Amino acid sequence: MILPKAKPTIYDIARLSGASPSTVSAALSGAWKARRLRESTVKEIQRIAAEQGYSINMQARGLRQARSRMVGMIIPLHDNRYFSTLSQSFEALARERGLCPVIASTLRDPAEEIRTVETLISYAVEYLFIAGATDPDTLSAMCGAANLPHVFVDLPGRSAPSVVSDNFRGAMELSGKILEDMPGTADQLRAKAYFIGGVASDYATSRRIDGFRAVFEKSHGPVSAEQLILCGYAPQAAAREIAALCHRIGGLPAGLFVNSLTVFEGVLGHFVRLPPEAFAQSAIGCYDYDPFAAFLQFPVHMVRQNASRLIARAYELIEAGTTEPVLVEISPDLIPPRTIYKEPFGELG
Amino acid sequence: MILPKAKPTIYDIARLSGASPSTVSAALSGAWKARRLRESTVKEIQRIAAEQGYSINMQARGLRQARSRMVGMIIPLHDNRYFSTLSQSFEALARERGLCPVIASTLRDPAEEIRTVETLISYAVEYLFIAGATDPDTLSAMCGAANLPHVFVDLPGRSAPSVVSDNFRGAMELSGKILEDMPGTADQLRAKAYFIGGVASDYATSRRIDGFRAVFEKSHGPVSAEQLILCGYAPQAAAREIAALCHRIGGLPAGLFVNSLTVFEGVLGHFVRLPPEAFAQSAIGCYDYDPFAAFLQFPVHMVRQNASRLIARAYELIEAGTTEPVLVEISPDLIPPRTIYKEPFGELG
DNA sequence: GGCGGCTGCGCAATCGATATTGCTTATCGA
DNA sequence: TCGATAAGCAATATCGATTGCGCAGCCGCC
Repeated sequence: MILPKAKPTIYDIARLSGASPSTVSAALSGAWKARRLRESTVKEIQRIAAEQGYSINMQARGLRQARSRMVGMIIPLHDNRYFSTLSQSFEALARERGLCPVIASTLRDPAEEIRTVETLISYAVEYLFIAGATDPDTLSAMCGAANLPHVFVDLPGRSAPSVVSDNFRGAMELSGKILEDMPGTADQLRAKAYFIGGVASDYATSRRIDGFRAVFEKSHGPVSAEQLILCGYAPQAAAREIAALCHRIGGLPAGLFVNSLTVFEGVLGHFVRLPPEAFAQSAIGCYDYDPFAAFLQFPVHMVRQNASRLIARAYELIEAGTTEPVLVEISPDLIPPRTIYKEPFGELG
Repeated sequence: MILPKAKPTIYDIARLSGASPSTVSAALSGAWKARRLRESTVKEIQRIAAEQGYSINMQARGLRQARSRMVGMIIPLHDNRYFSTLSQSFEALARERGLCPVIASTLRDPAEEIRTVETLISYAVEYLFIAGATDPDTLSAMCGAANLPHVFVDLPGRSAPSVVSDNFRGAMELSGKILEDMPGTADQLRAKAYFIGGVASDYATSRRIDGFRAVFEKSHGPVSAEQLILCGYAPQAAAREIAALCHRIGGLPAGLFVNSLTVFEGVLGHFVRLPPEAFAQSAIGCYDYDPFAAFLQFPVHMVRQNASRLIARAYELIEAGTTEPVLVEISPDLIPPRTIYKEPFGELG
């Protein structure tokens, strides 16, 4: 590495091989059959290119062809089991298609989301997958103006196709399991099931509440507002709220529907202070899955969303050229307590 | 969206504003002061550009400037707490610098690693962060040939700067905690501490074994090969191995050093079949952190690697232009049992 | 009133690839 | 032997931005 000489271009290879740049381009891009180049010419050019360590400049190619061969996805955050599973599937399917995946997290910040979509448009990504955006329609409008095909994942948008988890069904199934396991108790207050976490305006939360309602109204009568503890997703808030609830009703509720893993973390923050026998009087379920959460001091029913199916359907919609706001729902899977290492993404390292 | 008219370019804006393309370029790129454009001209151009929904074509800019404003990182997989935390930090620091982060996972497949590095070189990323590569030196050579500054993270390379976790120190501290908690037992076989998971040729594993040795050789005499169960990272293998061990020595060992979360998952796969009282006779520690793993049926000491410090130091090295293979070690943090929601990345959603 | 300097902007080349068109030579059938 | 085809390649324009250079107008000053 004495000479930091610039990377060779097709012009360099052309000079070295005695061919013209257009011939070199065709030889190296695979278009040489269509251009009727002699195979020996092609082989020679490829030999020289390899020798010189040539690699194509995607910026130049992209500029000329008006396509970047990149696909973008935005997610709220990387550091989350569910979203990182989405990323993993998104990436695998992008690679299958010879596209370069670009995954950006926006920390649920609307301004960051807008900036990120602008950036991805500037880089001319060919499709955009939008997972869990705070403001789908603004983003959709931006994509529309830029003529960028896009699809919503996990949280639906109003003006483009969406593929979401079947939150209603998942919540019904989870609630059903909680109901089955709920101990009978003479205590009126503790006999009910509670839903904790999320925000009412959130699409997923409201669908899940519907599922929760559908099950418990049938068995226990009307679900009161008091049973829905919509304290957001932060562990800290959840810890406070569950502590307050336990104090109010004098112990753990007979049923508890936890709306996300981060909320569950908070709930555990309170549980850690309770004696093990406290849990015997409570049936607990969590929407979302974590192998460790599946093996706590007490049994927990969990729901695992089908990330690879979500992403696969999203690709299908995009590639079919769908632009109308259809809504595809994918059923999640119920995971029995104490189930571990059934990772959705095959072998882990 | 009746006319899918192409996105406007500076030429369109030039026509509409009556200015020349170069003036438009300067006005929109921020270079207008240096080019002594009148502020009123600039404002007018910006107004028209905004009105037309102009957004810059980064492929064209990148081609001309020979820089893409993208930074690349390769990681083994997204769907992993540690690596996704690295991603999150990597991305945040990229954004701070006005760069577009591109994170690719390679599933620990050497061929995929090479293909991915080639791709990133083709897209002209400005720096490359390489985390946990199977073959650092090959990748380093490719970057060298392409004149691409790069840095290794988590797993050191021989021919470029590296920032890694201080595995030796972390393992010593974790081993120290295990030692403190180890119950005395008359049973010779079960009195020892065991190390499970990883592969001997893996850098991190071998450093951690050194740390494990340093502690236990002082207290319990020579560590035998039988105490080091290097069964890779797959949960399945770990489950088999821990079961075999427990069978061989007639119960849980007095101390257990688990080398990664995935291995821990496997270990739990066996533990799930044991009665709760079995754990009283064993002190357990796990290298790596998961909030749920921190709250199991038994106390677990955990180690959390300092992802944001790792990434921050890596950026520093790259930006200082370091190319020599220096090795920077970052101390990880010991997390006491039953510690939850202290996420390294601030507020979670 | 000529000259230097500043202001404000346009011209044209350029980055590295691709796509279109066209120009030579064989090849071939009649 | 001649025109028609086709094979094999080169020339050149182009994608959308940046950038070095240059040019006109104006001001002030000796």
